[in-house]
Amino acid sequence: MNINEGHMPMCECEELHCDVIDHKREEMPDQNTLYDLSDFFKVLGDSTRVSILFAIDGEPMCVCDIAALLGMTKSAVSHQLKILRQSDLVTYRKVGKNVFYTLADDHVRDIIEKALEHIKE
Amino acid sequence: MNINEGHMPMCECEELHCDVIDHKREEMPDQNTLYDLSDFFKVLGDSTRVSILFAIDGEPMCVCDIAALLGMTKSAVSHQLKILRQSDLVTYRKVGKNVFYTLADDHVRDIIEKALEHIKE
DNA sequence: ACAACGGTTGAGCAACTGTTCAACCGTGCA
DNA sequence: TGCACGGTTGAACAGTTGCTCAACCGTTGT
Repeated sequence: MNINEGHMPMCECEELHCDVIDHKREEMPDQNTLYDLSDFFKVLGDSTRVSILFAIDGEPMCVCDIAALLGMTKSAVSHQLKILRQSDLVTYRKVGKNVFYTLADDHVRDIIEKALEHIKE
Repeated sequence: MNINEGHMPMCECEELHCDVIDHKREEMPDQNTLYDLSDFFKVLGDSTRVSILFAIDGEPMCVCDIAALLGMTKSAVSHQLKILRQSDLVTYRKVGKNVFYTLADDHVRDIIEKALEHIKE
């Protein structure tokens, strides 16, 4: 994926609406923003990770309990929690041998809520 | 991924907080909803598709112009447009030899806007 | 009718993703 | 101190994904 700078069409078409293309190009977010945005959605684009986010919403949960709730191994859950951590979607608190995870902020909850409304048409 | 019905922990842990798990299980959306939700985010989790959505926001664009704008082939763009069509995120209008695509509804714009706010911290 | 063009589609391939498995680390308890 | 447990990690493997390429369809203009 590469936003085409200048006026050179990579497309083999003959009659391009160059004015439209130029106008759109100015309004498009820069490429890094587009990558960050899609990376953010990519993290939410897995049912395991979405399930984890619902699970740890409100009351924090330890890895073991999340695994039991979702019917998965601790390892699989931990791998996904790592991705959620790296995306700053969750925070954790160590208590003895346990690690309790919870949502990092309300922003994510809002977005998921809006998406839920959408898929229910 | 399988939401574990009943009380049987798939996790090999000894001391589960069963009360917490049971409580969370009741509050979790059903599995189909979780799949639909993650499938929705999966569609947004690709920089090409997000770029297309920004491009066709407002003024509709034909496939050729989108391809030129993004510096991609018509084929690649068309493949992604198919996914966006199947997810009801875009609509199209045929005009002669051209097919003009635009956003299906404002819901998606809102979600992307909220996500943009989030990644900018 | 024919050729040219915009757009779609399916197969194929390389890159990526999520789970499993085994090994490992750190804390708490005997 | 040593062991058991909660949790993390890396390698490996299967499944998925996005692009390319070539073939195809429908519309337009000659």
